[in-house]
Amino acid sequence: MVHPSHLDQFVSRLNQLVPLSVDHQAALLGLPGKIIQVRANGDVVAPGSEVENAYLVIHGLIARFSQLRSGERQLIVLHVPGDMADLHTVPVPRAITAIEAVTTSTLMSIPLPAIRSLVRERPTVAEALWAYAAVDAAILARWTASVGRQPARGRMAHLLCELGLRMECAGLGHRSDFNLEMTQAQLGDALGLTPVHVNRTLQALRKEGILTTIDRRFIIQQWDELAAIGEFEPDYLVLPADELRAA
Amino acid sequence: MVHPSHLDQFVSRLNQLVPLSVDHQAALLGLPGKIIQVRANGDVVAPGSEVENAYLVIHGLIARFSQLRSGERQLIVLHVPGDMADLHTVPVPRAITAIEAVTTSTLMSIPLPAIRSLVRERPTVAEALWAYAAVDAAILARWTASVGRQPARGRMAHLLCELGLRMECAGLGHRSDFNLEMTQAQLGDALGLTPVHVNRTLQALRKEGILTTIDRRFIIQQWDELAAIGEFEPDYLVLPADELRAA
DNA sequence: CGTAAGTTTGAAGCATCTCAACTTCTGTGG
DNA sequence: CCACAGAAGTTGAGATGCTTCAAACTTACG
Repeated sequence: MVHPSHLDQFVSRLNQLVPLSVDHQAALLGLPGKIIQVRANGDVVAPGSEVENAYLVIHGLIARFSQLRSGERQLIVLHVPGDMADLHTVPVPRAITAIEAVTTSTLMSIPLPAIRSLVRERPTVAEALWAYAAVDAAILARWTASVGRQPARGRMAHLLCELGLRMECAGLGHRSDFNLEMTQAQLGDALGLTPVHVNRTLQALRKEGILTTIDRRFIIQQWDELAAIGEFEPDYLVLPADELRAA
Repeated sequence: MVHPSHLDQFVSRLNQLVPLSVDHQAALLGLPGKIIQVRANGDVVAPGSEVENAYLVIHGLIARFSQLRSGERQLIVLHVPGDMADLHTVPVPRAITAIEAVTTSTLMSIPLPAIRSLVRERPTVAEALWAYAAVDAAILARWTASVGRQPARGRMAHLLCELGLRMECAGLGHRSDFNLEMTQAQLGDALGLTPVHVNRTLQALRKEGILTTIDRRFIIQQWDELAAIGEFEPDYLVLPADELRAA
């Protein structure tokens, strides 16, 4: 029975979505799991493999993606520390998309049978996990709108606002000052752009004084401006009011 | 207590995903609901409104979409008859995206409290509904990859393959011969393209003899070819093997 | 018979891609 | 301590896929 503080973080996020009794919370914290390390660009769940686990991100950055024949990839969801990945396989045991580590990451791998028996005994916990998965779907929905209808600049702005805020909520820096350990090529995979155009888009934002980067640390100098460019409206993240307010 | 045959269809879909006892099925079929009509382009759920219902499509076509400042819209999911829309609001009571009728549609509106009390009493039903929502999310994930990384031709091909197959499974024609009651502008909203380019893309497919349209009836003359162009691999729809095989 | 909604066509513009080179940085073996 | 290789970032020039704008055509409908 592993018990990292990131599981606490996940449980308190669930509790935000659906209030959970102390007993339910304890049951979640008692979930068994193995700590695993995955190197940058390594598979967490290989494409087409059987799914046996959900994954709690403890450190690093992992992504679900789908790959096309041309070899191009599209990131579907990015998971930051404190996030649980592949929860949707609890009710549907099929690996629909692969999961890869974006950076070298530490994960807690939680066997699905343990989660299944938990949700069968505790309907409220099931509801909370379903709610969590629904927010993931809402993030994906917004991402789709971004990729489909916003130009490169807006897409980049939206992604940075969303990740900044999510990292802040995860206790990893501030929404306008955070480390995003992704190469420009990986950003391109997330945004549906070529690395070259990612580069030029970032340069334009830097030139306008909207943000600065030092290595992979993003410092957003004009958050409101960036949010306006990206048409970022964080409702879809279903965050508690106090976390949104904090400038 | 309304009891249209489309509710049967929905319940048997749930039963495919998670086997349900006769008693559970009866409870689902006993869900209360009101039949409503929505005209083409009318709101089912207005942007930002309170959510009170899930919606079973009985006739027509409805879509979740998100709208950007420019007025452009991106369709997120299309729902064909037999589909249940907005199930994700069962655990998360927030209207994250609006829902509109693409064509004049008949829906059964099911109050969320009825669904909630059902899932609280019957964990297996909850699991089935969660599984259903997870498949919706998988469809969205594939859609995102399409919009992000495929050119217009591939996007169009993928959409037509997916909708053809889904309509066939819903008993509405054949995967290579179905009515898709959408204007080219609406197709553009789904694909992230302008109406003009939708037109030219369809023309190209027609010229190559891959498909024909008569009004809004799509006749796919070369299904395999179209699937190859769209890189369509229907695993993500989680359909039973026999429905996939049927040519 | 006139209007509106949808489809089709043409021509010009631009956002993004492609390809290829060059730079910078980092880690590694000689 | 230097030389080198590999990975990431940057730059330039040309190609292209999609958009924009504007107009014609078609069909359905009051």
